[in-house]
Amino acid sequence: MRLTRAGEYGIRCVQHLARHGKGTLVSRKEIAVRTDVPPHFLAKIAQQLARAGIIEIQQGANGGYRLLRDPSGITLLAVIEAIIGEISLNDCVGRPESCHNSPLCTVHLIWNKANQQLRATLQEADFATLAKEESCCLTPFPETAGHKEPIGKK
Amino acid sequence: MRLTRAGEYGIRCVQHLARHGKGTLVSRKEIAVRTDVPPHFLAKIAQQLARAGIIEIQQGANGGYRLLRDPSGITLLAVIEAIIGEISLNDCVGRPESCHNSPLCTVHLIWNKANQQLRATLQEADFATLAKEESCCLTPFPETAGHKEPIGKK
DNA sequence: ATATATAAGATATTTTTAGTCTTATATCGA
DNA sequence: TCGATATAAGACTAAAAATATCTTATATAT
Repeated sequence: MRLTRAGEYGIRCVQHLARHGKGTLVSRKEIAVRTDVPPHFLAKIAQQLARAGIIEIQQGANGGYRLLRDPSGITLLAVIEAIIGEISLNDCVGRPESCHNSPLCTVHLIWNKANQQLRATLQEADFATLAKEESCCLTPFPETAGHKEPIGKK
Repeated sequence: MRLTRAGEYGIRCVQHLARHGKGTLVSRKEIAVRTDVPPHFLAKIAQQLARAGIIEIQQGANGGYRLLRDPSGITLLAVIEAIIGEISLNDCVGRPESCHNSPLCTVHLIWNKANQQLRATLQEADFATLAKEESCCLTPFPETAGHKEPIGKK
């Protein structure tokens, strides 16, 4: 009952890009270092974000990632679900056919309600807001040159 | 981001007991068959429910499990958290020290809110209500003698 | 052309989940 | 009191998912 690390990493990635604003190209390496995400893992996450239309990937020398939309138009929910798929708190929410009585089941109704509530809350949060304030796991921005300590893990 | 099967099984177990009411002894075997849970797995889950003060285990011949409280006093949240521990949707919710800036972090605030909402919703649901209506994964009650088909899986 | 950067998928490792097995203990009833 | 039956408790195994890395290929700037 917990977000995967990949989901968390996706949020950090978009958060970092959002601080640069829509359209600015940022290298994978910079993002990886600044958000404390393993570079190759970030690559996989970025591909999912790209498929979801949230970022664009530029290959080649001086390549990197850029936001396709304005940060205010990107929600926490969109980023999370781009990575882990649609949220479903219990199996019966995502696959009603897994239970044989699902539309009548009282427990099922609770899960549906909780699931809907959760998704709504995550949808209300946009990255214009999320990016500008202090954050747990990103180094300060604009860049404070030359500091080297590890970022936000343990 | 999904309830474990152990959690789901715990709900089914309490649900079945709730239909018998507080204090009625029901054998592990009956519960296992009626809720489609592997008997040895149910034993482990029952121990967790017992530690949480939700059920009582009676050993020996003709042993089994019984509810210690009235079904109306048992919430979905209590049962789930007895099995999987306190719900925390993201690592930073359960272990704020895992991030170095957690009280100021905007993302953290969202997670806290979502987490609290989810727990509140699950706390509103009591087993007096949950047990009496139709359910996905339990055979009908009172017992319809002699039917043998598998129960509620796939 | 070459150096640099990401793409894409194969592979490996670790952790968690799920389930089973074994030995011990408790209780009923003959 | 003894044997049958039921659960306790924890060790053990298997399967699945999460996490991370590696390798080969491709794209782009200079």
